[in-house]
Amino acid sequence: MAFTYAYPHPAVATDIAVFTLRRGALHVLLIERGGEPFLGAWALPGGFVQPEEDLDACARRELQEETGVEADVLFHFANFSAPARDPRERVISVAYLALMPSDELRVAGSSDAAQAQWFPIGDLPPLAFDHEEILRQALANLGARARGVTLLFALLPPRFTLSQLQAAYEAVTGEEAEKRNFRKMVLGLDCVRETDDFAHGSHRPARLYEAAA
Amino acid sequence: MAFTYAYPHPAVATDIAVFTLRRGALHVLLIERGGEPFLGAWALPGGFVQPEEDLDACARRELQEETGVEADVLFHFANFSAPARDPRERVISVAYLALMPSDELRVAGSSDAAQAQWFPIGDLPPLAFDHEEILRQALANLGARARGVTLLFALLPPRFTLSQLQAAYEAVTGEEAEKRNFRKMVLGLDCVRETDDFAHGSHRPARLYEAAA
DNA sequence: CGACTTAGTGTCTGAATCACACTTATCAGC
DNA sequence: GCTGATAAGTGTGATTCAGACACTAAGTCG
Repeated sequence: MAFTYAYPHPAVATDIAVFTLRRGALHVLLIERGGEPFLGAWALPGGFVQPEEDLDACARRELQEETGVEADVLFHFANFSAPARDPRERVISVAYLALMPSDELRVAGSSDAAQAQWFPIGDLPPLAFDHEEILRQALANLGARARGVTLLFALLPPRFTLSQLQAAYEAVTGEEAEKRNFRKMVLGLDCVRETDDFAHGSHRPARLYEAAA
Repeated sequence: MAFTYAYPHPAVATDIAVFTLRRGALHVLLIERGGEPFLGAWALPGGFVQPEEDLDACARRELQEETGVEADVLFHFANFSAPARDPRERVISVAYLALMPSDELRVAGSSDAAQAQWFPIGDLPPLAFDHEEILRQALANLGARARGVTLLFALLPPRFTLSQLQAAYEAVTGEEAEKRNFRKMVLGLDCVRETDDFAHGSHRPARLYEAAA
């Protein structure tokens, strides 16, 4: 089957930088490419937009198909449109940033992706296409937005301790926070509600909070 | 000439919301469409991306071709990708926000645009396609970014008074500012440098400033 | 039951923000 | 050339916010 147009049309794809926290460290989800070009190289999950879906739906679908995960938070942050960024044909990449809680770690491969795997952001393999640049910008964007705190909820389970939230904040922004000031800031933002339950670890139990409103 | 692909490709266009200040009020540049669909309706300037240019270049070129203006500041802020947003075929719109000083007001029509004209944002005609939604989001985005002040330089001539800067701030954010606090804030930001010249109006002359560094 | 570890709280200090009123320089009109 | 109107420009005190600081509380583990 062939599709013909009077003027040249670019291909349009979404690429998704999915982040999670594992053992306190920020990780990104990569796939090993199962086809040319860059066969065998690691890349961000993503793929071409279908005629009947918008770009958000495309990002969600590709993520599900290639890695088996569904992100709570998923939003567009930049486009990449250099004419020769893909050697096959002209492909405009619509880049998405996604976040998910650390316990949903079941990842699966597919026909396009030989395998999917979490990598700590400090220890990445070389990436296909211009995906290193996309990832760099995704990290910068995430760091800037994390200051608002509410985005971080997407990296944590539905109920979390303030210490967990602070650890997420520090992992994402790269800056250390003072415990008391951080708690004051978060509680003053009115973005969490305390529950009556506590997390029991190996020491004093910590009160569990959940996202407010 | 025809272009054939194995899979359907969307058309990709840029649409540009260009803002300026005229007599203290924020205006947006619209064109009257010279072709179907929406012949005769007002719309944001924009057009299809060419094979050899990236999206930024496309936005600059379309703006120049359709309205004769060149923007100092031009950046992407959102995509619009509903499958049926254009009745002709599937068109993904990459939306740009642009700013220019109020004195560059020479605007011209072209083959695609019967005419180009500035409209105050409080008094807009109905717009073609989903351009009302695009414009709404552009205004929200501009308002949020204007708080950093530096963007506003693009709406003013190279040298400007602090009163002009404050008026621009108020026009764009919609919030009033206290004169002394605004001046303290701007000077504390180290983003302007004072010159030795003054603007002479009908009252006490005001010192002229220019963008720093 | 004692030692260890993490959770959790109160206060002081300096910085930034906000609200407020007066003086200065020019132009226009008489 | 004096007067009045208008916008430019400046200083200060009150309040609020951010940051540094040290201790007590409640569990677990040996």
